[in-house]
Amino acid sequence: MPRPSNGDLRRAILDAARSALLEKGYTQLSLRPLARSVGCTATSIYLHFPNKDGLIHALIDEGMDLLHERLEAASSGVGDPEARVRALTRAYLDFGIEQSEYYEIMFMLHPERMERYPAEKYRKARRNLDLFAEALAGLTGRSVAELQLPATIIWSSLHGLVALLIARRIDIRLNRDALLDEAVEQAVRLAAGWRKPAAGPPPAATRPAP
Amino acid sequence: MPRPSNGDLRRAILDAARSALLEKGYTQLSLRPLARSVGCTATSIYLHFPNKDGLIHALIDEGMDLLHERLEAASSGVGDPEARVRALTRAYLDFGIEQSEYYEIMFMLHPERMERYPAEKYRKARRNLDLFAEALAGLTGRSVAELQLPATIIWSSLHGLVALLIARRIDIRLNRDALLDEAVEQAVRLAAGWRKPAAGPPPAATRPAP
Amino acid sequence: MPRPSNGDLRRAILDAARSALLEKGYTQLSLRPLARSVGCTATSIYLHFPNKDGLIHALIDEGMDLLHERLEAASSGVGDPEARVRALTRAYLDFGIEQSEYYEIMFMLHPERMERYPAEKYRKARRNLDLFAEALAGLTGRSVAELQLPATIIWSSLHGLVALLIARRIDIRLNRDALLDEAVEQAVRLAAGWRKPAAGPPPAATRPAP
Amino acid sequence: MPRPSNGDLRRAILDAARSALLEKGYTQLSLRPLARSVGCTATSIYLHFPNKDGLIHALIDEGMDLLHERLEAASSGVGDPEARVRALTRAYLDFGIEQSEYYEIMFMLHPERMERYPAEKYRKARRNLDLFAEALAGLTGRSVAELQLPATIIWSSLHGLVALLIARRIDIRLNRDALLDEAVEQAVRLAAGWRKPAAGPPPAATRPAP
DNA sequence: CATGAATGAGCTTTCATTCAT
DNA sequence: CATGAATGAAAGCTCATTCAT
Repeated sequence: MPRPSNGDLRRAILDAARSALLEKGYTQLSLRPLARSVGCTATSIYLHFPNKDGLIHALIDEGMDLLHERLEAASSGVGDPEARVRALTRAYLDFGIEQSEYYEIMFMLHPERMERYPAEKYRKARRNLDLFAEALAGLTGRSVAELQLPATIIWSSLHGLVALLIARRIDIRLNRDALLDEAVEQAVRLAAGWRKPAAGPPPAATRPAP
Repeated sequence: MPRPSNGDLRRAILDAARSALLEKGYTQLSLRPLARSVGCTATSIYLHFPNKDGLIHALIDEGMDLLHERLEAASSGVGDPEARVRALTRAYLDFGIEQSEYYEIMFMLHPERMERYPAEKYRKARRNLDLFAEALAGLTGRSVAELQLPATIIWSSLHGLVALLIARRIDIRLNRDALLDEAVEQAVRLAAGWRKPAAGPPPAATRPAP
Repeated sequence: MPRPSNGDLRRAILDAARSALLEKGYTQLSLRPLARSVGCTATSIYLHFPNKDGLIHALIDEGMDLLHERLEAASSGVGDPEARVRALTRAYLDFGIEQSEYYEIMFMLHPERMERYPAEKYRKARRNLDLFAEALAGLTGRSVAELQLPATIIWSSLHGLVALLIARRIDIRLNRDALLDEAVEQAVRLAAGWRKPAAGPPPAATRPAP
Repeated sequence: MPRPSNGDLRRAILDAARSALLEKGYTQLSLRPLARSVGCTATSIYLHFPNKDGLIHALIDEGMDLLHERLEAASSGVGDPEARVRALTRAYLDFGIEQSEYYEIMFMLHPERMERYPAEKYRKARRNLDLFAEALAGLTGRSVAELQLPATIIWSSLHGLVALLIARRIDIRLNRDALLDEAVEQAVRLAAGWRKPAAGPPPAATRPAP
């Protein structure tokens, strides 16, 4: 995969780094092989990024933006509240599987292992959580503020599936599509469980069944 | 932290490695600082483990056994099926949080990045999944065989929460205890959703509600 | 011995390695002391050679070329067949003694102990053997093809002397010049022994005297 | 090859070291693998030898004795002077090929690379050279004293062949037996060349042919 | 915008050797 | 006679990074 001669070297480096990251992981990604794979010298990388971490940060940024786009695109036109939640969860899982290179550096890296990481960047992740909270609000009739915890619960259940798939910890004999379908439906059921009670038993979220 | 002069060096190495792994990760864990922290030389590590990977494998083994003990201890005496599932999920989350050093090595390391990993060792992880499937069987009246997928769904939702907590990706303003309580209850609700229908609507596992 | 600041570092490394090899041998030659002796860091060596073996290979190459030059220079202008053989043998011995650093790397290192050795390089050694075979052809009236074995015999007898001298196994009370003179003359006599018989006894090469 | 339980550990170590030396060479021979191959611990080696070099020295001693036995056995009963020289050379080559493990440490190791080597031990090698000189004396009618140089010439030509064979520098397409036969006959011819002239042309050793 | 040369710190691993038992 | 535990030194090699050009 030779570097596009007239093209954007920064872009090429980012792309190569992204796929190398998936194979090697953050700490095993090294700049010289990376540079070789993209057809430039290691030194050139420093012309486009302050250092190795800066390169990763740029990728995380990109990934966060990409995920946001995907989630918005998937849910924007959907009117029905439940369908909206379903669309969001499905889009999240799809992103995690298709863009696992991004996903891993975005959500599976320890912040304390990346020195000099600007914590500010993680706030971009909040935007994505908010999309879930807003969809939940539409479905449950509750405020976004009081749905932070439920949204986190749903997000983490989706994250768990993606993370185990990426780490290859899921029994390969399970049908992956069935697994994803089921995960989506259960997430939707979970979401519906937080509906504001018109009349009837309070949802588990507020009070466990006696 | 001077080496316990009379003690078991192997034990001390394992303990030091476990906590070092949590803050450094696998590839950044290096043997010389590790040895220094435990009060021996790097060479001594090779008297007790064949190499760096062997050290990690020993930790994974220990962790798997420890988790199994915890899960069994938590659920063994519990008769009520729902309470049993609740106890299991709670024990799993507790393990992940209290023993996050073990947890990360066990479930958050990429197998392909650890060369020479004996695939056989991953089978120990299966035992733990089986505990969930068995508890589900008690609750739902289904066979363990047909509950592999639901058990995986529940496991992955628990894993997601633990993983995000360990990676410090959860908003710290959320009440952690409430989060865990909620996660447990939702897992139990999920589990109950797979109950074999006596008469009535088919469970979500086989066909989503229309 | 500070590094020649303006000069060719690669050249300096090769030179230092060549003499270090003579006193240390291949396996005891280590890169850090080598680098220190040449005034650079060990890492710098890897800028000029792929690895330790690559460095040695470069030396072997050089040595083979140098020997070839010497042999050709010594024999090129010599018309008389016997004088030609004499010049070749003398030049070979001289090379072995004067360039014993090269000689040892070229002929006294076990190939199986140098991993990753490109077998192709050994073909350069053949060129030198061919020079002997050709000179023998001129002297004996035989074809180069049927002189491979005699050429090898002569070569190995010269090699034996050089090797023992380098390894300091020859009694130091022997007059070295007399030894060399004698070796040359005996080699020439050997060579003459393979002369094609015009009429008379068959040469020893084809059938030992009864 | 497990260690003979009741047997001589020292003997087992020597045997294992001898064959390991051929594969690995002196500097790459390491004591722990050696100990493992013989079924004892590395520490045990130090009970029988002062250190690694001491082990090698013992082997060299053994080898020198063995070669001496072989040469004496081969030549002792032979009356005819020429046949005696032939038997000696043949025995030398055979030893070098069959006992190449011994041969290499005896003659192909640099003394200065083996620290603490007692130079005194090399004198054993002289005994073997003397056997050649004595046989030459029988053949040529000269004194042993004036045959030191010719004996060295013959020895070195034999050594050259053995050394190149051990180092695998000889073209494998050459017939090895023919090569050895030829080497023996040429050595005999060389030897005969030093015959004291009854009447006739002076031998090459004292004056080259005009 | 890009490079080649260079560096110092660091890595995992192996070595010969010692010592208390 | 033999061991297991331990060590300090050193090995080859790779790393992210810098600097003059």
